[in-house]
Amino acid sequence: MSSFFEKVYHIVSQIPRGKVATYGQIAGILGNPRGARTVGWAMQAAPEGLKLPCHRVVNIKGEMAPGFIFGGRDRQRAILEVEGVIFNEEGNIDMAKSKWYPVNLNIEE
DNA sequence: CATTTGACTTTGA
DNA sequence: TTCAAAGCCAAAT
Repeated sequence: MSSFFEKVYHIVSQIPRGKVATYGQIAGILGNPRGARTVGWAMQAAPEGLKLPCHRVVNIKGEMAPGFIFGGRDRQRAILEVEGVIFNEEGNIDMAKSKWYPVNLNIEE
Protein backbone atom coordinates (compact mmCIF):
# COMPACT_ATOMS: atom_id res chain seq x y z
CA MET A 1 0.00 0.00 0.00
CA SER A 2 1.29 3.50 0.35
CA SER A 3 2.79 3.28 -3.08
CA PHE A 4 1.60 5.68 -5.69
CA PHE A 5 0.56 2.77 -7.82
CA GLU A 6 -1.58 1.30 -5.07
CA LYS A 7 -3.46 4.53 -4.67
CA VAL A 8 -3.91 4.92 -8.38
CA TYR A 9 -5.20 1.38 -8.69
CA HIS A 10 -7.56 1.94 -5.82
CA ILE A 11 -8.96 5.17 -7.18
CA VAL A 12 -9.29 3.87 -10.70
CA SER A 13 -11.10 0.82 -9.40
CA GLN A 14 -13.50 3.17 -7.62
CA ILE A 15 -14.50 4.94 -10.80
CA PRO A 16 -18.23 4.36 -11.28
CA ARG A 17 -19.66 3.20 -14.58
CA GLY A 18 -20.54 5.98 -16.95
CA LYS A 19 -17.92 8.29 -15.50
CA VAL A 20 -14.35 9.07 -16.35
CA ALA A 21 -11.43 10.57 -14.47
CA THR A 22 -8.43 12.48 -15.70
CA TYR A 23 -4.82 11.73 -14.84
CA GLY A 24 -4.40 15.16 -13.34
CA GLN A 25 -7.41 14.73 -11.13
CA ILE A 26 -6.27 11.37 -9.86
CA ALA A 27 -2.82 12.77 -9.34
CA GLY A 28 -4.34 15.61 -7.36
CA ILE A 29 -6.17 13.14 -5.13
CA LEU A 30 -2.91 11.39 -4.54
CA GLY A 31 -1.41 14.69 -3.47
CA ASN A 32 0.59 15.33 -6.61
CA PRO A 33 -1.18 17.77 -8.93
CA ARG A 34 1.86 17.59 -11.17
CA GLY A 35 2.18 13.85 -11.02
CA ALA A 36 -0.23 13.13 -13.82
CA ARG A 37 2.52 11.32 -15.68
CA THR A 38 3.01 8.99 -12.78
CA VAL A 39 -0.65 8.03 -12.95
CA GLY A 40 -0.21 6.95 -16.54
CA TRP A 41 2.87 5.12 -15.36
CA ALA A 42 0.80 3.14 -12.93
CA MET A 43 -1.63 2.30 -15.71
CA GLN A 44 1.21 1.05 -17.82
CA ALA A 45 2.23 -1.28 -15.04
CA ALA A 46 -1.36 -2.04 -14.11
CA PRO A 47 -1.88 -5.82 -14.06
CA GLU A 48 -5.00 -7.01 -15.84
CA GLY A 49 -5.75 -9.11 -12.78
CA LEU A 50 -7.02 -6.01 -11.06
CA LYS A 51 -9.55 -5.44 -13.83
CA LEU A 52 -8.83 -1.75 -13.70
CA PRO A 53 -11.13 0.29 -15.97
CA CYS A 54 -8.18 2.05 -17.52
CA HIS A 55 -10.45 2.92 -20.43
CA ARG A 56 -12.26 5.20 -17.99
CA VAL A 57 -9.06 7.02 -17.25
CA VAL A 58 -8.34 9.68 -19.81
CA ASN A 59 -6.34 12.86 -20.09
CA ILE A 60 -7.71 16.36 -19.80
CA LYS A 61 -8.51 16.34 -23.50
CA GLY A 62 -10.78 13.36 -23.15
CA GLU A 63 -8.43 11.15 -25.08
CA MET A 64 -5.84 8.59 -24.22
CA ALA A 65 -3.02 6.58 -25.70
CA PRO A 66 -4.33 5.30 -29.02
CA GLY A 67 -1.61 2.71 -29.32
CA PHE A 68 -1.63 1.43 -25.76
CA ILE A 69 -5.29 0.70 -25.53
CA PHE A 70 -7.25 -2.39 -26.40
CA GLY A 71 -7.25 -1.67 -30.08
CA GLY A 72 -7.54 2.06 -30.61
CA ARG A 73 -9.39 5.09 -29.42
CA ASP A 74 -12.36 4.11 -31.56
CA ARG A 75 -12.55 0.86 -29.64
CA GLN A 76 -12.31 2.72 -26.38
CA ARG A 77 -14.94 5.19 -27.42
CA ALA A 78 -17.32 2.33 -28.09
CA ILE A 79 -16.59 0.85 -24.67
CA LEU A 80 -17.04 4.14 -22.87
CA GLU A 81 -20.15 4.83 -24.86
CA VAL A 82 -21.60 1.55 -23.70
CA GLU A 83 -20.53 2.39 -20.17
CA GLY A 84 -22.68 5.48 -20.39
CA VAL A 85 -20.03 8.09 -20.95
CA ILE A 86 -21.16 11.04 -23.01
CA PHE A 87 -19.15 11.92 -26.11
CA ASN A 88 -19.08 15.13 -28.07
CA GLU A 89 -18.83 15.82 -31.78
CA GLU A 90 -15.09 15.96 -31.60
CA GLY A 91 -15.05 12.30 -30.68
CA ASN A 92 -13.80 13.17 -27.24
CA ILE A 93 -15.40 12.61 -23.88
CA ASP A 94 -17.75 15.28 -22.61
CA MET A 95 -15.84 16.12 -19.45
CA ALA A 96 -18.60 18.51 -18.46
CA LYS A 97 -20.98 15.61 -17.93
CA SER A 98 -18.96 12.46 -17.73
CA LYS A 99 -16.27 13.70 -15.42
CA TRP A 100 -16.09 11.74 -12.21
CA TYR A 101 -16.17 13.54 -8.89
CA PRO A 102 -14.46 11.41 -6.23
CA VAL A 103 -16.02 11.58 -2.80
CA ASN A 104 -15.45 8.63 -0.49
CA LEU A 105 -12.08 7.22 -1.26
CA ASN A 106 -10.50 4.78 1.12
CA ILE A 107 -6.87 5.14 0.36
CA GLU A 108 -4.65 3.07 2.56
CA GLU A 109 -1.55 4.93 3.47
C1' DC B 1 23.20 5.73 -6.31
C1' DA B 2 22.34 8.49 -10.75
C1' DT B 3 20.08 8.80 -15.21
C1' DT B 4 16.22 8.12 -18.46
C1' DT B 5 11.73 7.45 -19.51
C1' DG B 6 6.70 8.17 -19.49
C1' DA B 7 -1.05 6.33 -21.02
C1' DC B 8 0.26 14.29 -18.84
C1' DT B 9 -0.31 19.29 -17.57
C1' DT B 10 0.65 23.91 -17.89
C1' DT B 11 2.61 27.85 -19.78
C1' DG B 12 4.59 30.63 -23.71
C1' DA B 13 4.28 32.64 -28.42
C1' DT C 1 -7.57 31.05 -29.90
C1' DT C 2 -4.40 27.45 -31.57
C1' DC C 3 0.19 25.33 -31.88
C1' DA C 4 4.63 24.31 -29.75
C1' DA C 5 7.96 23.65 -25.96
C1' DA C 6 9.26 23.04 -21.01
C1' DG C 7 8.39 21.02 -16.54
C1' DC C 8 7.52 17.85 -12.63
C1' DC C 9 6.93 13.23 -9.96
C1' DA C 10 7.76 8.70 -9.41
C1' DA C 11 9.29 4.21 -11.06
C1' DA C 12 12.40 1.50 -13.90
C1' DT C 13 17.06 0.53 -15.60
